[in-house]
Amino acid sequence: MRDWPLFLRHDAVPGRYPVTRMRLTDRLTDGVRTALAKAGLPEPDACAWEVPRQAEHGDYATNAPMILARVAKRAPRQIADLVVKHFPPMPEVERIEVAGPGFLNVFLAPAWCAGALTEILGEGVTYGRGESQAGRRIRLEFVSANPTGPLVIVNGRAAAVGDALARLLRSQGASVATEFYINDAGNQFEALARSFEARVKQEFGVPAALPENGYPGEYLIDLAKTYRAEGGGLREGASEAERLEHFGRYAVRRIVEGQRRTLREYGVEFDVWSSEHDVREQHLPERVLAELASRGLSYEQDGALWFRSSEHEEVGDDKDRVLRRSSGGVTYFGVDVAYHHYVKFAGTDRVINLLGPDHHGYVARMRAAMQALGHPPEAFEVLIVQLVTLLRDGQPVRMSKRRGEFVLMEELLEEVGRDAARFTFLTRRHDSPLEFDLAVATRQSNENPVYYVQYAHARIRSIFRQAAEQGIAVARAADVDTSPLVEPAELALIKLLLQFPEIVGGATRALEPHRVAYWLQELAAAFHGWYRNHRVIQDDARLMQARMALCAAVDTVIRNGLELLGVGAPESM
RNA sequence: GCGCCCUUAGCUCAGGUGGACAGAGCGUCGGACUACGAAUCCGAAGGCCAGAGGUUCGAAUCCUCUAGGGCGCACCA
Repeated sequence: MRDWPLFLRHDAVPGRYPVTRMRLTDRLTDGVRTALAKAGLPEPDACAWEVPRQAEHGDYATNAPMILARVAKRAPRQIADLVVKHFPPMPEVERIEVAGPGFLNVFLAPAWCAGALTEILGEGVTYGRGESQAGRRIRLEFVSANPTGPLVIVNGRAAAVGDALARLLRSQGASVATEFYINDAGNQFEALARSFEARVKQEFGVPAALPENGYPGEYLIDLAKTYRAEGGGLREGASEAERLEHFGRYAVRRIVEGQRRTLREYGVEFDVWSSEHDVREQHLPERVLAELASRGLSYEQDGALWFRSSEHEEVGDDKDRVLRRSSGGVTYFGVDVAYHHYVKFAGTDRVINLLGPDHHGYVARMRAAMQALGHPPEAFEVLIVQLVTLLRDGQPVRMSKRRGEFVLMEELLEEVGRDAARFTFLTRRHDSPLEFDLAVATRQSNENPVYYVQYAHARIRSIFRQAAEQGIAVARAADVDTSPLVEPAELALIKLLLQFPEIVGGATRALEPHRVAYWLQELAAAFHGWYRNHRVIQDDARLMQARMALCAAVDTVIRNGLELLGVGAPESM
């Protein structure tokens, strides 16, 4: 088990990207600030911009005057009028209007929008990156499935969400270490060891029954065959403890190897594979128990050691929790506290754990422990990834490893495909339960939203292939005259492209990758609609080059967006 | 019993820290290719945002209660 590093140097993980471009909304906020200052009004600490649903309300709108009304003791519309009056001229803005109860509606200048294409193309793969997380070191744990069987469909959801979060955070400058924690100790480990030993005996023709709480899945039968084929024996002379250790370690190693392989096929690689067994071996639990005791955060009762969890009512735990059992063993909780305190928080600004809904009762005591040990409350975050209800032709498929009936991630990959599976998981909020009908997803795979987005990319690549076949030279981005782009549909498309950094930034801030997935569908729709009515390759060379630049920019954003989700962008489909 | 999450179109789901007439995909119905990919596009139907109160200039969004659903409440992990 020594092949998994417990510690990882954060500087080994790439993640910082230089970004010089200033966000459009930051520029607009500056304008509002300047105007307010000139009018002698107080400035807001922030200014929320939204993209109005209706075109008449402009390209961006803010309710800042209404927010300021109370502090400034002026009517919202009066404030808004003053902002409009003093708003400094800037190339981005064509005009700014007051509307409704005191909204400020900003209309972007078409010529500036068209010109921004050059900038987007110049940024290329870095377009969408930001600096909001620059310099932050983040430890992100997800999946962490028990090493008692192959990965199932919920693990696929957690993997998709966790991997996308890592990509998002890195895109905003964070240094992220992704981690898979292996629960290779305790009762479940013992149950696995006993189950596997029974299967090995059966393989050798020795009658043996599975233990009460054993794992009946067929994978252990297969594993027993492999074990024997590799020359493994029954170990009859060894003590029970030695046998359990031997069979348990073997099973865990092979099962984790399988999980790792599946995740790799899914496109998810972890920076750290850590092991509960290792944490125990390094005596970290004893250390943290001593530290808690010396700070008066624990007490002995009924032969066990308890953490004063209930003294942290603000985090919502209602009772104290056992750290060390009266039988002497440290609980999973005790080990986890030690691991978080000494390892996860070492040189880390922020620890994020993705857990299943069955662990949500666990969150409060961990939060209390982290707080007690002096970690800032906001530095420890837990996201609950809700369950996947799996259907096959409308019939629920029960998922229980113990009963041996479940749908494997490998099957999901084979039936639905990597891109479609990941995208589907990412079109739901992670904290909302998801219904996934395998039969439907497979049968209607051509109508899956992921293909809609990928198709836009493939179409654009096709246009450029066509152009190449016709011997048309594509101008360099910096040399393209974008002024011929005046059609409403193409300006709308460009304005959408300008939103991309905001969307990525917002998705990162909220830890909600699904926002990117939804937005990409919107962008693809705008492109398909425009494409239908506007010819790219044509005799008017100036217009053609401008439109090719537009296509290239759309393509750049789609590829960057899919990349953030870990979804591929095929040249042709 | 206590606590947490959820309830939006026929179905599956979006709706930044409350904002200006509620959105998408699928499904249904009706249209569109002798030019760059029809895995596409255009249009229609479909909603008392579970229900009732409250806060607010303004509520799907915040608060309270009710009904329905999920999960958690171990010296398991």
